[in-house]
Amino acid sequence: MDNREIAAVFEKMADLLEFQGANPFRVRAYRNGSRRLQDLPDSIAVLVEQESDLTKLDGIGKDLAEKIATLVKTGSLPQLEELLAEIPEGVLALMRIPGLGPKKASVIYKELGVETLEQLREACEAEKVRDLKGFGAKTEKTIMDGIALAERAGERVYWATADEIVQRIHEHLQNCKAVEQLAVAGSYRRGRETVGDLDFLVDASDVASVMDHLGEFDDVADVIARGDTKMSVRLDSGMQVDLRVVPTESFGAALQYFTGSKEHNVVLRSMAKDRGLKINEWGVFRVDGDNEEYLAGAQEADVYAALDLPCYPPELRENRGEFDYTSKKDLPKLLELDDLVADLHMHTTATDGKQTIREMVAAAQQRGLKYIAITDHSKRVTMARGLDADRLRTQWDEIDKVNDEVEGILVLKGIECDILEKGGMDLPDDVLAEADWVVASVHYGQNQERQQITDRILGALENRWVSAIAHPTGRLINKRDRYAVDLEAVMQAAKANGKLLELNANPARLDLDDVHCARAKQLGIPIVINSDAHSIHGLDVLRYGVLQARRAGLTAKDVANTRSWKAMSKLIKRG
DNA sequence: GCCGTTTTCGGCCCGACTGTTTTCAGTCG
Repeated sequence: MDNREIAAVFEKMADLLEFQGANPFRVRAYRNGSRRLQDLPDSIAVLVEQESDLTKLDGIGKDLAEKIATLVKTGSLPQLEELLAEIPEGVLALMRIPGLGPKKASVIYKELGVETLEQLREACEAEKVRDLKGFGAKTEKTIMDGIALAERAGERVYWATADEIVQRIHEHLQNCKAVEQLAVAGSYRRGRETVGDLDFLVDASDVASVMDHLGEFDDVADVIARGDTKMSVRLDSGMQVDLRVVPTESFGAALQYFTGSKEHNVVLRSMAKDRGLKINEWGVFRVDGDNEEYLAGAQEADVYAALDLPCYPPELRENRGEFDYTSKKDLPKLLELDDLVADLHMHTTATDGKQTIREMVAAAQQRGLKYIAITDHSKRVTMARGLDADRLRTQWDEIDKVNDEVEGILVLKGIECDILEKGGMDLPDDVLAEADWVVASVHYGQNQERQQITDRILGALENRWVSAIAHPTGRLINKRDRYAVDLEAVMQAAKANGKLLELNANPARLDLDDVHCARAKQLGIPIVINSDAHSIHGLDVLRYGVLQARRAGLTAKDVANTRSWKAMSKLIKRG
C-alpha cells in the first residue's frame, strides 16, 4: 500500500466515526494522521519494513502507528471492516451534501433508511424529510439543491482558473465606494494548486452597501447566506464566494484568520492560549477573567508579532514545519517570478506548438528571459509529428541562425525525448549528444506497473546525455492520476547521476508537487521550473510553478533556472 | 486518538449564520 492509499483509509475511518457521532477529537486525529501521510515524501511501506518508529511523526501515536503497520502488512484494517459492516458506504456520500453534516445525515439514514443520494432525493420529493425532528421545509429544499449541486460541480478548480475569477471580483469590489481595504484570503492566497472557494475580505464601515455590491456582480447565481458581517454567494460556475466585512482594527487579524490553513490556525491559537491570549478574526486579545483587552489586529504581521513569531509567507501556512522558524531572519527567502531567467521546455510548429521558433524567442525576450530551450517532441509522439534525427538537426540549424540574428537571449538546442515503453530513449545517443539540453519524459505506457515504469525513468537518468526528467509523475490534476512511479528511487537516481527534475508549471500538471519538491530540496537536487509552452501565451504559466515552489519552501538557490546558463550547466552531469 | 517543562489525565481554536427552536444544535470555514 502506498501513502495515499493508507491516508485514504484513515480519511474513511474519520468519515465513518464522524457519522457514528464519535468524539470529534478522535475524528480529527484520524484526519490529521491522513494528512500527515499525504505530506510525507518517504514511502510509509518502506519505513514499516525498516521498522522505523512511526510515532516520531507528528500526529501519529501508538494506535495509528499500529494501524499503519497492519495496513502495510495485510492490506486491510479490521476496524475499518467492522465499521463498514455497520454503516453502508453509500451513506458517506450524504455527508458531502452542503448543509448535511454527520448529525443530520445520521438521522436521515436511521429514520428513513436512506442509503444513497437517489433515495435521498426521493425522500425529499415525497416531503418525508421535513417531518424529521430538527428538520423543516427549508432544510429539505437546501438538501435538494445540494444534491443537484453535488452532481453538477463540487470539484476544486485550478489555481489559474480561480485567479481569473478573483481578478474580476476584485475589480468589481474595488468599484464600491465603501471599500477601504480589500484582500483575497483562503487557499487562493496560500497558492494551493487547486481552489475550492474564494474568500474576500473587506475593510468597510458601511457593511450593507458592500454586500449589496457583491450581490450585483454579474455571475452571482444566488445568495446562500447574508448576516451582519458575513455573506456567501454562489456563482453560475458553482464556485462559492465568501465575503467578510470587518473594521480597520480587525483587518489584519481577519486576513490572518481567513488565509488559514485551518491546521496552521489551530496551532497558532493554541500557542496564543498558552500565553493567556486569544486570537480570533477580530484581533489578538489578552484574556483576564471576563475581561478581554484588544492588543493588535490592524496588520497581519501584528498578529504574529504578538506571539513573537515572524509573519509567515501564506504559501508556508500549512503546519508543515513553518513554526520551526521563530524569527524573521530564519525565514527562507522564497523564490519569486523575477528570479527565473530561463524556460527550458517549450514546443513550436515543428511538432504540436502553435508558434514558430522566432515567435517563441521574441515572446520569451519580452518576458525578460535570458535563455530558453526549444524542446519539441521526439518521433515516438506520432500524434504531434515528433521529430526524427534529420528533422531535429534541421531545427538545430535554424536555431543557430536565430542565435546569430537576435541579441540579449540565448536559444538552446533541445529536445523532449520520449522514454520508450520498453525502456531506452527515442533517439540515439549520438543525436542526444549534439543537444545542449535534453528533457526526458514518459508519454506512453503510463499504466505500467510500478517497477516497470520506475525502471524506465531510472534508465533515462542513467543516460549520460539526459539533462532532466520532465513532468516526473505525469498527473493531470482532476483528470488523470500520476503514474505508479517510485519517486523516491527517481530522486535518489537523479541525485546520484547529477540530473535535474522538472517542476512543470502548467496549471494542470504542477509536478513535482510541493511535497516532492521539498524532498528534492532536502536531497540537494536542483529543480528546474518550465512552462512546457505550446504557444506564446503558454509562456505565462511560469508563475503557477513559482507558487508551487514557494509552497515547497524553495529559494532561488534551490532552482536551477535562476542561474545563468553557464552556472546552471555546471549543476548537471552530462556527457 | 494525540499530546505533555502546570505530563499519563484532561484538555484539544473559535466564531458566524441558518433553521428550527423558545434558548440552541448543526454546519461551515
